Amino acid sequence: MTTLSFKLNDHLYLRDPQHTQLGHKIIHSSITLIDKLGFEQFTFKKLALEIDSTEASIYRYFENKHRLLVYLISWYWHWIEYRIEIFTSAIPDPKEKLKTCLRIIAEKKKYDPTFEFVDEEALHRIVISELDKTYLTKGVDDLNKEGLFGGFKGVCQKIVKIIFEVNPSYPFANSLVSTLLITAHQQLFFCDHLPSLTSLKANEDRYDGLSIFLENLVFSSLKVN
Amino acid sequence: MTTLSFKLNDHLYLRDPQHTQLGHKIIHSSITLIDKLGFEQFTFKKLALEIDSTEASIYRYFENKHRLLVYLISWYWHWIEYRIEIFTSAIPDPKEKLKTCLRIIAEKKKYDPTFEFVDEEALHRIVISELDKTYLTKGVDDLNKEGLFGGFKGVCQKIVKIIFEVNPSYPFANSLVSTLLITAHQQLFFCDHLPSLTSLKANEDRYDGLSIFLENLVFSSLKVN
DNA sequence: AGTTTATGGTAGTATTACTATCATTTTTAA
DNA sequence: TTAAAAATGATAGTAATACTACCATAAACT
Repeated sequence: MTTLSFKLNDHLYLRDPQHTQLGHKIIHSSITLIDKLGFEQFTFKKLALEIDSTEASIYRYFENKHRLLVYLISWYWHWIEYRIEIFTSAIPDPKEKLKTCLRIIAEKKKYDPTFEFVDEEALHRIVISELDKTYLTKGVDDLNKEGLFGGFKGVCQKIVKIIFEVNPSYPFANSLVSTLLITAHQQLFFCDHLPSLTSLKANEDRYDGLSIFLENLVFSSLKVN
Repeated sequence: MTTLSFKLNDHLYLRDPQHTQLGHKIIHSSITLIDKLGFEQFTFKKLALEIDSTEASIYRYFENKHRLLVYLISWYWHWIEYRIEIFTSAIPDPKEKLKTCLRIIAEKKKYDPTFEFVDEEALHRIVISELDKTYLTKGVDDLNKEGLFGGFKGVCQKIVKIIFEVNPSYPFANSLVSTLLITAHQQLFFCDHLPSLTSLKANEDRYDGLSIFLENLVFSSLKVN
């Protein structure tokens, strides 16, 4: 049984899926299905069929499929923040801290048994392909007021703080961090689908290349190292 | 009458909207409507109503609304490339060339009377909000094979070439350019909707701030100036 | 044992994203 | 100038989507 779970903003759901068996199935199978079909082709009807439940039951957990997507991606960012916490808390040097953050963001994601019903590798693919759809909507301001982008903002702020330790006079910390978080995922998408838009090679280890690119970008901007 | 028009990939449309009156109305009003409603709420039915035509007629120009979006955004990138051409062709110094590119990308867009039925300011807002939706779809590989992303790639390649003149040994030119083109639009979106994700201030002139951020990012990475 | 609470099952609705058909108007070419 | 061709309009129809509503039953808690 899962002992750890993230406290996600409770406007993300109608009923907390982390607390029930059906909820777990919804999370688990929505990840599988969105990964397979893409968000546009994904429907609650197909999900219901997959988990032997009904549309109505799923609607009792999530207001609509967009909120479910926001939920999943929010979960991802909380997981990233948790990993950053684990791997940087013992590092005293802020430069090394920052490098570790970049590595965590860039690295290949593997199944984390701490969270049994989440396939992090598939979720990572979803973030790569669907992240922007969480906020590129006319309703963004309402969602934002409800605090639904707290996961992303949390990671952002954490890294901004470290950047401030590395170079307190750098004036674009927030922009730099949001850029790097998004570009980290976008470049992996380009690597698979629009290779002329990236310098990463699909054949070699793309995650290492990504890490080097991000490090170069960030440390050049901060004029250190 | 328009004397200039871009040669867009002819897989983008079924019937070329640049050559007919109805086509012009489709382009003009789809920009207005997508800007107003957002792409999700935009439908051919609403567009037909707006221009006093019918769904069926619009479907004779565009296979579906996604292709229309790809068309509009492709038009935008051709326009950007055309502007880069105009404003950089007389500049000999590659560094200055590059700065001019960045300024063109970052600047506030105004109506260009050369293209009478396109409202570039509204189109710019569409690019900011909807750009990623052109390629973040399961069909991306097919679209790409048809060459539908040629507009974006064209701008990308043009800037990559200039970067190569500035610093031939920089190894991430393609990644840097795709990052900056996308981040230029993303940061403006954040500025309006998710201000904690950007360092740009909404009250001052955001376009200048954006330009400085991009210049800083690019020239730091290239280790020149 | 009784009462909330969660889920299942079914039905229904407005809208969307098309496709098809035929009539009419406009353009072009002989 | 007229006949043919092409473009547009008008209308209808369909499968799927994104829900909402309602009631019955099962599980859980008190």
